[in-house]
Amino acid sequence: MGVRAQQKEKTRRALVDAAFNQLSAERSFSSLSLREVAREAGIAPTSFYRHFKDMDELGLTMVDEGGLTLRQLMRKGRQRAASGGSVIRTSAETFMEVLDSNPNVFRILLHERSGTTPAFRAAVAREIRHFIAELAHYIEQQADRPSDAAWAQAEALVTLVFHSGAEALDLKSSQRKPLTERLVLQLRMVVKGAEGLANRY
Amino acid sequence: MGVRAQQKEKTRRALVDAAFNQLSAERSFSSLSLREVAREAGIAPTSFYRHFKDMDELGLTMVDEGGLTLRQLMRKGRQRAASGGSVIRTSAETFMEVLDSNPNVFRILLHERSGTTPAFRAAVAREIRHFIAELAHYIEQQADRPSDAAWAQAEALVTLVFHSGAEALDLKSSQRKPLTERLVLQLRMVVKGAEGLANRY
DNA sequence: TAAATTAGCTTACAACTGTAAGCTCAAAAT
DNA sequence: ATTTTGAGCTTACAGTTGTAAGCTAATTTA
Repeated sequence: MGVRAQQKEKTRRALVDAAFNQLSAERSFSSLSLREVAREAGIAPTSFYRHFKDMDELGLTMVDEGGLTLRQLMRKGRQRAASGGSVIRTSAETFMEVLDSNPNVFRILLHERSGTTPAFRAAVAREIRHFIAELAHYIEQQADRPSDAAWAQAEALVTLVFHSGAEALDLKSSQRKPLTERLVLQLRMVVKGAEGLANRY
Repeated sequence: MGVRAQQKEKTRRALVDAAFNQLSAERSFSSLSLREVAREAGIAPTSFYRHFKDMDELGLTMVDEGGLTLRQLMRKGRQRAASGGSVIRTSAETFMEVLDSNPNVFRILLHERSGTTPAFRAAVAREIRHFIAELAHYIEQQADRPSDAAWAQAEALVTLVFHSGAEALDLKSSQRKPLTERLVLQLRMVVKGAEGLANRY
């Protein structure tokens, strides 16, 4: 890669990072202006267009990148569970740790899931579907369940995890223990109930 | 009430209604400007301040009003269930009907739940807590469950219902049947699982 | 070596925002 | 009958936004 392409890539990253860094509980992606992001990245507003067609394109890049990051981290967590310990508990705790270290990655997914841009909602939905698919696959194999039931179960589990994640974002990490316990209990309900329904019919 | 107070109330309603009407899948409350709302309500921008301190105050009014409306509709639905039929199925179907007739009432709750204004998030959380409390109370009585387990269960149920509601918003009402069926299945998992966990210990 | 490409810049503009100041005039209070 | 109140208006201003036009200078290509 030439000197020029290298510098361009560096600036592009600066833009993505600038946008991620400006996210917070009080600041969503859609509330960021092109000029703010450019300012934070240290370039002129109009130079932004050398990298992205518009803010939407930047945002979609972030959603994709965020979804990938999150899945990688969760996969690492599942490896930890494989080497001993409850899958449910380990997964719940892993997720909370991810929140702690990458809050803004989760924030953009959470917020844009119910955002106003159809393209964003679709992108987030796709990322979440990846989550569900991985989990549904695991359930199908592990519990030998028909695939539609496995999907419904996986979706319920992911929904509950995301919801607790959203609540956890508003708390200091020291306050998250009871929330995690309640989440574990809710996940157990779903798993136990899915077993019950599968065995009865 | 005097003529004057009557007219004022009328304009206030016009503002609230204007704001509700401007909501859509592509337009969240926080993306509305004061001037837009005033325009739609047929008053001058500066006259807005005769009724609300700022847009946040209008938004909080809408959240309160929306939460109330939603709970009233759901209560009506529960009465229908009392006179025969599965509670789970009837509740799920009622919720979908509410979505159909009052999409924007649900939209503001859904969107501001993960929005950027702390006051909004708190207000929505409070409304949802009302939902959960009503349901937890029902479960405690009906199934004689300890109150913390009943709460966790109720929260899980409400979480799943809201999530399906969010997905349903993006669909035409004719496309919502399978989604409702999946929701019913997920709710059954939770109920069944909660039973299982309660009986085992 | 000469020409072409391009990342980033400066300047500029029209559109929109929230809101301050102050007027009008009908209803309410005295 | 007179005064006070207040909902709604017009005008005005400063700030921010996205983005168009065109320049510069350094890398890349021919």
